[in-house]
Amino acid sequence: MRSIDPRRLPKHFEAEVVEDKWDAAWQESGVYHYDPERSREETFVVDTPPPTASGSLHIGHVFSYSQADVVVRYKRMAGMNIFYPMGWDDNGLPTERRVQNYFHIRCDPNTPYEEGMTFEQASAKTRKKPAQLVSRPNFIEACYDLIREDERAFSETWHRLGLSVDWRQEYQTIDEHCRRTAQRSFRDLWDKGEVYTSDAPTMWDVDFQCAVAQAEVEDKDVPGAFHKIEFAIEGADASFVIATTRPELLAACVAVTAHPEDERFKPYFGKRAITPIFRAPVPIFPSEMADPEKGTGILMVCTFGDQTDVQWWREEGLPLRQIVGLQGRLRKIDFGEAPFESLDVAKANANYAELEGKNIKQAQAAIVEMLRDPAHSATGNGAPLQEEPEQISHAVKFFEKGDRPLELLPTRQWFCKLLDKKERLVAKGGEVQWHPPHMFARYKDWTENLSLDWCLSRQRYFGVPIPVWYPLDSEGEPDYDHPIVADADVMPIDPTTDVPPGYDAAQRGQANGFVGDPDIFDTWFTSSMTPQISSHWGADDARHAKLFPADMRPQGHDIIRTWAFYTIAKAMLHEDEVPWRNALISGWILDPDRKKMSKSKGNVTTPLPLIEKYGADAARYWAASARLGSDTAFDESVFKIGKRLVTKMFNAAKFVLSQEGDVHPITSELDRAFVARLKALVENSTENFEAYQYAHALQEIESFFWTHFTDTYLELAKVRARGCADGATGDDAAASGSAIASLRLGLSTLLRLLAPTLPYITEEIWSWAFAEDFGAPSVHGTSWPGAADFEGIEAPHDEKSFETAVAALAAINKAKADAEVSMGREVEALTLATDPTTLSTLGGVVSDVLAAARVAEHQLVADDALDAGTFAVQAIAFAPKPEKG
RNA sequence: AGACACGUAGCUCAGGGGUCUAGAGCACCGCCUUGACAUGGCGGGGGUCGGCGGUUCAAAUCCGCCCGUGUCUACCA
Repeated sequence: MRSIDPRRLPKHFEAEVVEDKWDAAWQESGVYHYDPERSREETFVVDTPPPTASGSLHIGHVFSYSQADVVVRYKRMAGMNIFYPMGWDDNGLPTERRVQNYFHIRCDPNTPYEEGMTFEQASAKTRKKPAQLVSRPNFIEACYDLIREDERAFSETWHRLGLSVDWRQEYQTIDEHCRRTAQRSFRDLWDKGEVYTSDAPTMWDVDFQCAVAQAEVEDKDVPGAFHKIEFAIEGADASFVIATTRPELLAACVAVTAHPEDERFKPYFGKRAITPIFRAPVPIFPSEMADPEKGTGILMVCTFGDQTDVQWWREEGLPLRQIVGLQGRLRKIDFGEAPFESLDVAKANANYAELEGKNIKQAQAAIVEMLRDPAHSATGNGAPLQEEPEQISHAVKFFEKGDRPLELLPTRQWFCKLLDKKERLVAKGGEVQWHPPHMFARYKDWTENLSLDWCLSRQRYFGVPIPVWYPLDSEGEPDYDHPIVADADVMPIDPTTDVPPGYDAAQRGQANGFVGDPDIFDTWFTSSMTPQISSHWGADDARHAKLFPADMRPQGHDIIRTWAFYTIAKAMLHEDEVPWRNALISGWILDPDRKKMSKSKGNVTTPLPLIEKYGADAARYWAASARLGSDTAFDESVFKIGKRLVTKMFNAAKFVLSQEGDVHPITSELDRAFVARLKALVENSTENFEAYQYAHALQEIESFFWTHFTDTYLELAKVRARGCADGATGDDAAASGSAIASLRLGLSTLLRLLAPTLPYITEEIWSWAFAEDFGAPSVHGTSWPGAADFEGIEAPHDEKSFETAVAALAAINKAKADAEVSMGREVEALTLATDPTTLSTLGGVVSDVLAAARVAEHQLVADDALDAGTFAVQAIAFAPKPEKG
């Protein structure tokens, strides 16, 4: 048994020094390394969220990553072979935006590549000038440069926090391996017939010039107005008034519809309506989807105002009148040519000329003015605009990172089929164990309400290229119906530089040659493959079999509809599997006013200052105090409590491990009673950890540490433990040895129970003596406490011994507090009363109580009037206060 | 508009049919420098567990309705 000399330890626990020391030691010893030789059954695979490296690091990251690490560390101690990788999600729009701002550059695919081009952070001065245009490859190089720095910052924080990651498994979603995995995924989906290209109305962000998927769309309530506009009816002396929030789309009107049972409009079905201003004849048809209660009950169908317009356009075979361009401005059109019709072409063109080139907002203002002009009426009844527009607030779809509403524009995009398998997707999600279980409802709601296939292509630069070329016909036009999809064994490829089989480079862009698809994948297309990226799917079958599906996916609830959903979809599409067996959904950190932290609100808390102030263990303590799934208001005082716990452990350990004595079995009644409690705690904690209830486990362990260990057992056993050092012999030496052994068992057990949450302080203390005693150099590599630790220790004679000793000591302490003397004050004479049953229990532990309370003479009295288990100090006489010095 | 979660001390949170006469920490009050620890210890005050009803011998806990907060999904003429 190794004991320590407390004088050789620092007075206080120095977190920063210890954190550096142990982080380096852990990397050196490889205690976090995955062992590919061990079986699947013994292996626990974590599908770690790859943080968006270009995003700002905030306290929410520390929160959720620490929670995952606590579970991982438990599993490791429980004997599992941990596979715990770390990745960086660096491809995609967030990185592009950050690079654009940081260097003040813009990507221009038409600019030629410049070898060896370097960039510096833009100054305020250069920012005033227009952004520098750089070639696509130069832009991509700039992206790589910046993400390296961002990833280093994250990595340093992860090390500081003590995440037990196997850094040999690090990846970037833009690296060659991930590009290959994503492209292979595409190839597999192509072979299975699950992806297709189509030129169809798609949600389009006019600022980012990019297609957007349903998952990236956010509804925002914005002010708008109902405009009531009068239409004429061809060949009839009648008219009707439609209501629209988008009068600027009048030139794109292709039909008018109302409910089939609506008596007001029944006579008009089958006739044609004439639009004001442009005098375009459009069909009037009935539709169940029209709501007679809404607006005026009759509405114009445009290409395209919303998703319902798309549906009517498809079902009714309406013409496409595209007036909004990709930049969000009204295009040049000609009413003389199909599909634009007008009964008065000259007038229509003259009117449209006033709108052409305007953006949506400007066009709306302009057309409203035109609608006020009686000359533009389709009927001759006066101004087409009926009454003043009615101001309303309505939900409008925005790209989550966008500033202007999305437009539905026909563009060619790649899609993955999802709508035909919603039920299967829900069922697959149901096979995952969600923690907490109600998070499955989020997934289910989202999946059941899917209304669009997954749009995979993005008109961006920094991402995984879509591995596709198109043959060019004799006119030099791409044949989109016969794409050339790259073979899996040549991936990753870039179709803008690589050449498809059967062609040579000179044929690029030539008639009868080929052209590469310029687009990249939606970032989620790659990050939905994180389990397969780590398992080396398609590249190493044996490894894949051992690492897929993963056991645990930790993530936030905000990305259930994206990351969780797409990952489940991919695993199902590729191998009809779940991607992981357990999903641990962490909550959000809200600011103290319970508002979501966000950069724009300026209420983001950065983690490093907190870690420096309280220590990494305290930061982890804070994270581990919160249950899965529940949003938590940020409260710095929890860090303080964590730090206090760490300090207390340091001091308690110093005391326990500095007690010297021979090795003795645990025999004294109080010690046995304490061990019985400890054993129950271990069983309880194990159950909690197995159920991923780390917060509950921590709470019980911490509470035990204070109320059963340091505040009570340690105080009660202290004097007896020191017996050996004070020269005790015989039975006294044995009793002393029993106390020392029991204190050490208590400490070593509590250290192991707290090691997942507080890796630094526990490792530091473990290294003082237990590393040698247990033959385990790291507490994180030792085994989780269990029955073996308590073997051969007998149960206490009386199961109430422990609480009785504690209650007796507390009663004496209270008497001291009431008398306003110190707890250390000696008691010359004490009369202590309790009920007869408790009195007999007290017999087994009374010597420890009297020693702890420093009682010289005592008398014990049975009193039936007292409630069971309570003590009353009937008389107490204190020794004189010792002279100072 | 539907779904889910939450509502417990001034604050942050546990507890989720008898073990609760409702807990912890922070904050507050009083006292104590004792040989692990003043980055401490001992003691204390503080809550009709959102409201109303029901089930039960027994409800903070289960059920129903309502109110409030948050999130998700939907609505988008």
